Amino acid sequence: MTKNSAEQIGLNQAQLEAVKAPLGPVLILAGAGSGKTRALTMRIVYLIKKLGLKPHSILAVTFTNKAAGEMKTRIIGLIGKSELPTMGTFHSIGVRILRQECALVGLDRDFLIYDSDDQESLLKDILLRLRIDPTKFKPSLFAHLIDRAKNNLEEPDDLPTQTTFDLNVKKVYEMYQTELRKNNAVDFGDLLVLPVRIFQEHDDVLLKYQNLWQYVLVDEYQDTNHVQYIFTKMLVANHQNIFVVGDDAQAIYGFRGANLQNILDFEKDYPETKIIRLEQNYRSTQPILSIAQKVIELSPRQHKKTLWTENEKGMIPMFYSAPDELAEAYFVASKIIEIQDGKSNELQYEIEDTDDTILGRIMRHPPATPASWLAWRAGARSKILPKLKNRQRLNNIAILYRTHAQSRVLEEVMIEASIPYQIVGGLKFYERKEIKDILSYLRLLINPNDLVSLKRVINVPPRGIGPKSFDLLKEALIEQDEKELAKLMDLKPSVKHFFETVNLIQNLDESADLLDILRQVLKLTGYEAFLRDGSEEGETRWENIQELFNVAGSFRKMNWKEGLTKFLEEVALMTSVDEMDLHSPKVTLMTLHQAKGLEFETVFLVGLEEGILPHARSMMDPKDIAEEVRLTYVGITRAKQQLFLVCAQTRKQFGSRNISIPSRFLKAIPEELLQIHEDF
DNA sequence: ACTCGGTTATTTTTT
DNA sequence: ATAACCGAGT
Ligand SMILES: Nc1ncnc2c1ncn2[C@@H]1O[C@H](COP(=O)(O)OP(=O)(O)OP(=O)(O)O)[C@@H](O)[C@H]1O
Repeated sequence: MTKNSAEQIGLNQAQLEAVKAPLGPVLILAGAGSGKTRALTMRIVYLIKKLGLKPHSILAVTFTNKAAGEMKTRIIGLIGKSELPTMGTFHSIGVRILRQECALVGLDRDFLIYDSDDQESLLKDILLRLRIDPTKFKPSLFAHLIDRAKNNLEEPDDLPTQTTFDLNVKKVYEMYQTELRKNNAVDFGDLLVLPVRIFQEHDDVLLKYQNLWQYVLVDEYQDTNHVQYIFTKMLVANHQNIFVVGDDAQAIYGFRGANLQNILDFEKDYPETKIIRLEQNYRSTQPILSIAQKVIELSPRQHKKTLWTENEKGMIPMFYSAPDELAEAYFVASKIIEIQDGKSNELQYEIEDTDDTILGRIMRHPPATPASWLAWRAGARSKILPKLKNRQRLNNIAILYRTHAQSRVLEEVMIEASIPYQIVGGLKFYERKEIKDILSYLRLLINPNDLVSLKRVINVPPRGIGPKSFDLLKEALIEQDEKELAKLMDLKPSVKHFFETVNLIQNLDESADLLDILRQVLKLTGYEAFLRDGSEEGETRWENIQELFNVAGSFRKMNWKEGLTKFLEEVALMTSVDEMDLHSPKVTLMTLHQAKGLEFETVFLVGLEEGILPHARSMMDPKDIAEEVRLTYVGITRAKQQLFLVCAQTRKQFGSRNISIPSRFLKAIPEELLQIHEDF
């Protein structure tokens, strides 16, 4: 096969060694852009074509669903097979197992998946019931602690009981689990924990999956957490056919329990391991790699890795220190325009003396104080930023930042400069209010007693059912008190009507498809009329709902109940990167975390300031700082050809302007590796 | 139960 | 600066 498929997609000697390794444990530990993912993909092809493994006996775990999708496409291109290996994120594989084995953990087959909003809504209720003040101890804090426990495979009983707070956390965790089960729902953590529990308690089930998946591959192994580690370990315990790739310098998910030790101790877990190191980088130019190297040296205890490239020459990465965050955004926009349209006339913001517009007059008389001068300059400049003309291949450009909040100014300036863009994450499509409302209605069709969904929409549109009535209703439902329920419905006919509507849609004919159901929900619940009140905002929201029809369309063929479960599942597991549009010509704005595994011709890394990168909340612990260093390393190594590092000297935060100090990470870069862009 | 005005927290990073 | 939240008045 190497003569055919491996040469269609080139592999170097070291990669080939990994691809053609005998069965048994293999670890590729190598730096950014060295072709780890490519090697993993080709390994799958080799297993199928050369070793004759059945595709379905292979399990490949990727970091996002999108990555799985791309890998599938590539494999189809090479082996042209209709049958493919099982591929997906740990979470999506978890659901698959759980749908199959749900009875073993007391779940119905059509269990719902709660997202963080649902989680917090449930937790808030529990906190109120325990008389814990949710303003002092936020639900999100408990969500985080419970999530952390799950990632470490800890049950409530495994948690500490030292302080009152410890005891509270334990109690909340216990009640939370009870409530989830009562609602026939699971959270993200459960998707990982429950399969492991099933494996631990049912040898026969474990054996079934061990036999099903004869070969297991994991990409981005450095960011696996404890449950994921145990899950993988149990699966391959018999055959030890495990192939993992990763880079300890790119471990950036410590905050959600990822444990770097998993990859570092791999050889201890599997003594027979064949370790492969890849040293040639195929992505970036040498000037970019040199900078990346200098930065990663700030993180102690990284594996030393050689990384070289044949692309000796290339643009020297550019550094610009902007007076403020607006100027930072203008710099990015003007560079994008320069890349796309070529260098335009210099000094565009020189206004002629004869210009007697208001702007012209202001421009000739800058304010006296430095602070307002900055504002003046930024304001003036905004009026003269040229508009982008050539939109081709804009998807080769990315703007990367530490926090979503930074995207705001950048977005405004992109709009001003007519630069098409997409923001990944932030406000995810499926997190928009109107979308979540409709999804809640849809979830009620599967489980009309799902209290979290019920609470969300029972009064949207307004039906005169406030918190008081809802509490009564909730009690009646929990206690299954038919009498109380009937009484309530008599008192509030709108409650009765609500459930009748849900029931009516639920009992729609088998022949109805998901789109019919969606239409009926919008009509019969009055949501459509409520939304389309003639306001412009209402229409925008309505358009979003139309978009929901598009997604739901792909589940039209099945009977609607099955399609609905699948649809809700896909939506719940969708990551923000999955929503990204890779092909249309738009500049991509996203966080450094989301950029993992991706690559772009041109990368702008913005906000290189103390407090942002490294983030203020990561500055206490050296371990956290090291993770920030790796985050920076990930950002830099996304760039193939051009890299811009940008910081601002002042930045508006919470409405007031603060002085920003250039990031300590910049100091690690020798001046000769950068070209400094002087201010205009 | 709703609506308005004042108060408050918000900015890590994600499945 | 802005959105989410809370309490008082309707
Ligand atoms: N042998 C090769 N010859 C030419 N190009 C290659 C080779 N191997 C990989 N590449 C290219 O190099 C780039 C990086 O590859 P890949 O994404 O597999 O690296 P990676 O090690 O997984 O990177 P990261 O650690 O950043 O996720 C891709 O554009 C890929 O197509």
